[in-house]
Amino acid sequence: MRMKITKARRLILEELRKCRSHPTADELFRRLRLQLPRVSLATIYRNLELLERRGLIRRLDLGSGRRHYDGNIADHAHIRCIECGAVADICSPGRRWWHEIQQESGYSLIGSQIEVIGLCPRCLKRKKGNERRR
Amino acid sequence: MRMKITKARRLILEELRKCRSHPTADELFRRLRLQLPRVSLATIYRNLELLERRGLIRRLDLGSGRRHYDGNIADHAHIRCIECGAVADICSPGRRWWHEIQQESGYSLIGSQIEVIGLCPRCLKRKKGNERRR
DNA sequence: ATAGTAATGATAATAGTAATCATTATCATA
DNA sequence: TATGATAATGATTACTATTATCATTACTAT
Repeated sequence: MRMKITKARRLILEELRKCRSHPTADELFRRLRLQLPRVSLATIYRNLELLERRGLIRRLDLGSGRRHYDGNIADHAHIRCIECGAVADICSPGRRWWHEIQQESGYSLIGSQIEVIGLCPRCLKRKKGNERRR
Repeated sequence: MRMKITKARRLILEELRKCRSHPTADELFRRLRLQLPRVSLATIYRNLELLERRGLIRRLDLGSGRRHYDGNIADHAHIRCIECGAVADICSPGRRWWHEIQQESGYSLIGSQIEVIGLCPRCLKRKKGNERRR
């Protein structure tokens, strides 16, 4: 089964590759409508699923209730601020750790989804300010 | 605000601590009904949220569409088989990695959610068998 | 034992994602 | 370039996990 290169498909992939944020299906829908006004939300979902299965994009199941998508398929992890929701890229724990897991678990590894949670520098600053004011 | 020790709350925590699987809200609901037949699914959800905020359990946002809960709050990660869905515990990448992230990102780290995806030994064996047969 | 309040059960509401289906667009081949 | 097979689409509905609501009940400090 070959994958046809349709307008929606191409635009979704382009958008995910160029934007460094990690948009949700709905965010992509709103952006795509500017260039493709008649596009349906269903098309967004279907293409995201297909592109993910083809390994062209990554799906992030963060704790926000809706899925995020990432056009950067290089090995990396994410850090999310629990205050403002900002998501940034970070380096992954490295190949040595993967090797250890493979040895210990007996699994054959395919990928990883790593999310570290914390407070971003800005929120951290704001919180400290508030504490001092008490 | 103090947390009252109710039957449902105690049973949920006990169940999560003793079972090494990572049940969903609905699975917990079905198990709890055996001991507490009049319990409501809403109670399960409310208590899971509370226990998570108190740091007594962990919420896992895996890619399955529904949340899993983990009574083991020690620092560890998870490995999931994409064939059969089995979830096992693995060791985390270690403190050195955390330290690196903290330095690089400027974030103040709170926790991490790490999921590695692969094929479990059994599914791996089965797949290899199928290939040989072709 | 009681008063104050958090927790509960039952249910409805919400929201994100998936399924359906008739129509349209893509692309290998002629 | 025209054509035919079929994958993809838009519009809509269905599904499912989770959250909100509200009257009633259970817990606990006193």
